[in-house]
Amino acid sequence: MGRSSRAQAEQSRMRIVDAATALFRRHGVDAVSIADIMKAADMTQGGFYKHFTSKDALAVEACTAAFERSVEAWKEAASQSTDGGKVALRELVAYYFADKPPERSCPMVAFSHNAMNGPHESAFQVTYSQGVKRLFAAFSDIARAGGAPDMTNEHISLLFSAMIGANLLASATGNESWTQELTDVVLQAVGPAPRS
Amino acid sequence: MGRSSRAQAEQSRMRIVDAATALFRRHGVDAVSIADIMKAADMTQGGFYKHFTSKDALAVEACTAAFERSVEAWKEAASQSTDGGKVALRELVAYYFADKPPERSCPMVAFSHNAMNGPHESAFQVTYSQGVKRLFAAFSDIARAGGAPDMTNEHISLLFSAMIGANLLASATGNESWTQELTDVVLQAVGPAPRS
DNA sequence: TGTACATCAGTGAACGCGCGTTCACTGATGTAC
DNA sequence: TGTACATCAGTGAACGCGCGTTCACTGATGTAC
Repeated sequence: MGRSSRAQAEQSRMRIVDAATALFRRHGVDAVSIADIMKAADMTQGGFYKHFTSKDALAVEACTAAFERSVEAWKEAASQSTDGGKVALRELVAYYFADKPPERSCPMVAFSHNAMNGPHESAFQVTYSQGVKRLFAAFSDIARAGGAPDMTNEHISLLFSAMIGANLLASATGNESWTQELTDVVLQAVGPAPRS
Repeated sequence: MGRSSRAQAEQSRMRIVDAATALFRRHGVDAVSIADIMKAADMTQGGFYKHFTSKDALAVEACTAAFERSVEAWKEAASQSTDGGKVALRELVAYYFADKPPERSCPMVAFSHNAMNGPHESAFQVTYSQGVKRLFAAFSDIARAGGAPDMTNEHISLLFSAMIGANLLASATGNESWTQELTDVVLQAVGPAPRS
């Protein structure tokens, strides 16, 4: 096999980013090798460096992609409710806690380890921070849409933190049954269950 | 140097666990090598396997130790307040968010990565889960001491999740200034600032 | 209590493996004329 | 449009490094008599 066309190369690059994003969210960045990623993208590992200067550079792009998709998924989930505000927020929180394939797991949790440990203010950490900011903004927007008066900044921040904390603990303990209480409480805090 | 006495060996073992606990909390389990740990414990790396069957076995013990110390530190922090209940809880949350040396960082956050990724229901994950349970129990006990009537189970769970979520995000973003809002809100939710 | 021997904590070097990265090579694609 | 050449996406093997683990060895400690 010889040189690929520009269009094919661009597609290859996208396949690599997609595969990496899914694998990183599933297993964590460190547990996934370049060979794993390239295999998932239907290529051999040597070709990797034709597209990225290092694994770290790919991690930055994959992190960006994961957060982008999460923002979109959140907006999509919230739009399930025709009413705005608190009802839409409940829809979002329910989606957040719903069983999803592991390659869709929360990027704030999945990438936290690498953001926390790597060097301070590294490109990766900056990217991660931007992602968190964007998700928080989406959360706030959804909560305030429709003008729910009891949705103060403080209440929104508290719910956001609680949602992520509950998810972290549930995931890390392997979804032990008692952690369901933590996630249920966040759901209840955001409003009563909608009648079917 | 030849064989050490039983007492010396026991001390060596403790030094290894202590060093590992501190280093793991600071940098994460994966970023710390056996050689690093043994150097910190004033020994050479070969001696490690006279005390532990594997790095993983040590990780389990270090995880246990980290949670034990956290539970004690929480009780200690809460006892700063002579009043019980909500005031003591505020003291605890303030301690939790206070700047602490990285080797004292929250074990729920520091070990979450290894609990989440390793094999399901591994010894490590089970240990981690027990630790989280114990810290949650300590949190609940402190919150309910003195019989604060507005401290429902739901409220306690929500505050607990929020505390950990806010800490995770603040730590992972490198304590970016805007994350202070998240931690501040949790503090405020647990009661007004005590007058000096 | 003293002596002879077995034990085993700790040493320092080596092994083996996986992973990130590099490299020589291939041949279709892109470009210059 | 056709031709000659340069480019470079992708291959597959190899390199180099760090890390978990093993191993032969040492000599003080523990034990049996």
